[in-house]
Amino acid sequence: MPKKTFFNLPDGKREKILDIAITEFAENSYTAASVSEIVRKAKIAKGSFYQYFDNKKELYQYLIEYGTEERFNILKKLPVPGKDASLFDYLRLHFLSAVYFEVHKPRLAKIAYRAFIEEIPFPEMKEELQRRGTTQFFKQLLTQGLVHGDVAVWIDTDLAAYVLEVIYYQLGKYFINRLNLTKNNLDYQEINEDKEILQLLSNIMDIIEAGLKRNPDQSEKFLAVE
Amino acid sequence: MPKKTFFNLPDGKREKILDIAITEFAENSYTAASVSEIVRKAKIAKGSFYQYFDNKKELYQYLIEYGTEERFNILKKLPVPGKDASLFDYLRLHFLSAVYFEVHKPRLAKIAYRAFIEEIPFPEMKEELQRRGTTQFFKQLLTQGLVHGDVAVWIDTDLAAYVLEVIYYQLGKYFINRLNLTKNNLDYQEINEDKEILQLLSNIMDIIEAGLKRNPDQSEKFLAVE
Amino acid sequence: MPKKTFFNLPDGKREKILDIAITEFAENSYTAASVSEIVRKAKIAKGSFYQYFDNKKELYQYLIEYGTEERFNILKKLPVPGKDASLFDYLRLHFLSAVYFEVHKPRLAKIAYRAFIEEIPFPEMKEELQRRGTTQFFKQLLTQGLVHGDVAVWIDTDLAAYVLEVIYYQLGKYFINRLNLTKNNLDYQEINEDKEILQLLSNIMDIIEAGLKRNPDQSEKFLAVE
Amino acid sequence: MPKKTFFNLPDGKREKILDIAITEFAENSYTAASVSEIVRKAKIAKGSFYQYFDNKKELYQYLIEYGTEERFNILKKLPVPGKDASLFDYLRLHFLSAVYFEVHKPRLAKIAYRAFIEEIPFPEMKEELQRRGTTQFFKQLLTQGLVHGDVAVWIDTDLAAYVLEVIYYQLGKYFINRLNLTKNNLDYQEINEDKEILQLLSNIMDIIEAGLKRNPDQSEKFLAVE
DNA sequence: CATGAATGAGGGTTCATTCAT
DNA sequence: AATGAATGAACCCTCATTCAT
Repeated sequence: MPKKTFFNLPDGKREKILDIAITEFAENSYTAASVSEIVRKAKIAKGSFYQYFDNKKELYQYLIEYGTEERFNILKKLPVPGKDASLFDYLRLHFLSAVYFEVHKPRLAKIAYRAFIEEIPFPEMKEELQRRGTTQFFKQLLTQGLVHGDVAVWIDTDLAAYVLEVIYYQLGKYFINRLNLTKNNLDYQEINEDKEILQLLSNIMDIIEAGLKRNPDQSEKFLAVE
Repeated sequence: MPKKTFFNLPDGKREKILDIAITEFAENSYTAASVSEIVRKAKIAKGSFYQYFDNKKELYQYLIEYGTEERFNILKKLPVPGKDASLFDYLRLHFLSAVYFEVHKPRLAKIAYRAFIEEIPFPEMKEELQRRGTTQFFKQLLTQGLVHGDVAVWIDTDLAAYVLEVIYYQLGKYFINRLNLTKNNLDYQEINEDKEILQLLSNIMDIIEAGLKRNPDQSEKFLAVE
Repeated sequence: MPKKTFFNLPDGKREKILDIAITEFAENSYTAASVSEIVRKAKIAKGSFYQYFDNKKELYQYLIEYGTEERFNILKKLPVPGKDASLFDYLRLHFLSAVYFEVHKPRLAKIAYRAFIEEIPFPEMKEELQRRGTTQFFKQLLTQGLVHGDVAVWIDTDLAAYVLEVIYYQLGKYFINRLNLTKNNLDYQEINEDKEILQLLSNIMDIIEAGLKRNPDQSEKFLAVE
Repeated sequence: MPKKTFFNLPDGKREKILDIAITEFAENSYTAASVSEIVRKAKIAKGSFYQYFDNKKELYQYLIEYGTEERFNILKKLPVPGKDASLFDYLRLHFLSAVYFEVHKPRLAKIAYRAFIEEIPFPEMKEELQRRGTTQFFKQLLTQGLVHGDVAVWIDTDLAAYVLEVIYYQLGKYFINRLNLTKNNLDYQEINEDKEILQLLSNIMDIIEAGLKRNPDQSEKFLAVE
């Protein structure tokens, strides 16, 4: 965590530093990201940087944390599924939030993604990320889906959760490229009007649903194999 | 391509350098990977390195190429699907080969993956990789599947191909962790005896097949939406 | 221009670095001049050098600029020609200042001369130097001389200006060798007492004046040729 | 001097190496010129180079010598002044040969010029060059001119010789730039037809002649000063 | 609390020369 | 006589971090 000094900074200055740091770590791997470059762009003294953060690593960890919060903030802004929503409705929600996160906070998404695919030289952090991160979430979702009968019994929930997580992390990039999304043309208010996104999302959701859902024919087939 | 000098080297020495370089680029991003570190570990003079390679980038490009070949070599060793094999049989083959590649050449897999997720500072290379790489392959596979009636017409093949590619690149790591795979316990000869792998692979393949397959109920549902 | 850092340095230190840098660039071509050597002699850290200058080129450009200023400072110290001075009086003044510059700032003179004879790997700088430098000056001087009737009409002013500039740059070295000049025996106060210099200077000036001056016999000869 | 091995080389090969070496030393200062680059371009083995030359310095010294010979060869091809030619006719000849040398052997001229303005890290060589070089020649020419009454007695022949040498070395470059000379448009056969060159040369020669010549008015003026 | 100069190890790369084959 | 791999010092430059002011 940054030192008190950082949070005591005037809002504008603090946000400027943060913004520049985010850009730096989004555009470069941890090793290649440069503290010197950050202070240069932020026009603060080298010494000041080390008044705010113990070292490069601490800044990085803070960015990860900050990104996680922002990701959650975006999730909260999206419409929650109704009472009798299925696992797939929740999945859809999270995938949609992943797209929104990627569009509205592309640099934070990039940093988080880098961390996810283990681009960091800190093994301890890696573990921490997996414990607290999305990995657990998808597993729980599938387990509940299995209990409620939404998911076929023969599904290996651990494997399936992994695959969902992988998709979750990469979907945003694809949507942006495919649909040319920008902050300007994707507002939280207009979610239900953006047919293109919803249709593309439906397409992948239908595949996933069809893949995971309890299905008489398939379970039979599975039993036959066994 | 490395210079003649490199290929004229005694096998042992050349392989040692290659091995050390692969480790370096597997464990570090392109920027963080260090030529100095490589020559230090290989116990060769700095100057010698530059007798073998024009520069760091050339070594890197060679590693990518080398990895691509090795990946293909592994694919060739696996049993080819029969005559009337479906798209899913081919998918299964490629996923299986991805697992084998990850087990037998984990560092090359890592390097290739880094390149795939745009961790390289060479935009030209990025494009080249996508033209020749797996992206095209998956798209073609799905298109053919669609023509042959294996894939539901409502599937967005571009999106689906992307998802399959993402899974393809990440599946190996999961299998290794889950099943504790090592070179020693995964030989090309014993493929059909390794029930654990085949079962886990079947599980994910069944999900994918169920998700993509032409299916009367689903297509009806789809039409209803439309 | 050097960074603020450099000018904030204690006078002694800054001058020491400058002095060492001047020596290095005077004794070596731009390529051969070594930043490493400079920091070694100045006993500063490599990193410190780059706190003062963006790079080797910037230091070099600064030295050129610094030399130009010093050259001008010396010119200002010399007695200006009287009201009805001719072009030759101005030429004499500049030649004299060239000698003084060479004696008092021989290393800066060397650097400037190197730049003049295109020993620099920066084509842009070359042009800049020619625009602002002495080339223009000599051309203007001759043109004015021609207008005022001091210079024979048949003279090719462009060619003559070039020759004068060439002499201007090389005269100092000759005077030093010939008369054993040093800083100690050549002071700005004693100009009119230093007969040796004035006599030698008169000698070359007389040659030039006789060569360029409007002269009835010669112009006739010239017309005859035509 | 190069070793025997160099002269035993087949003509074509030897000339190729020589040509490439000349280019390298013409385009770079001694320090910046690269043996590696030469062998690379000449497509000979590094080791071979050191079979021909002891080291970089030896090659360089050979190029200087070779250039001096070529300079002389060109001089020999030009029409010699008649029996009762004056000092100025010889001067004109040498200036003309300087232009021809610069046009026909621009790279050798560049190398020689670099040596003249002491761009070399070998003080011994510097002296050698001045003893054998043009410096002595111009002094002798002027002394003879003085004896024959072509040169005014009050001229400082040492100084004047220096100035003439300086002009001699720089004139070629100017002519090339001014008249856009190339090997193709300047042949030894057509000397008397190239009006442009002859006219420009006459212009500078007239200046010099007027400057140096015995002249009643000027010598009076000189005596007055004295 | 802010500053920014100082540091020296490390980065990638090129060099002239040697020497075993 | 020809080769070309090996060498290690030198090049310019950037780095994260410290610390006196």
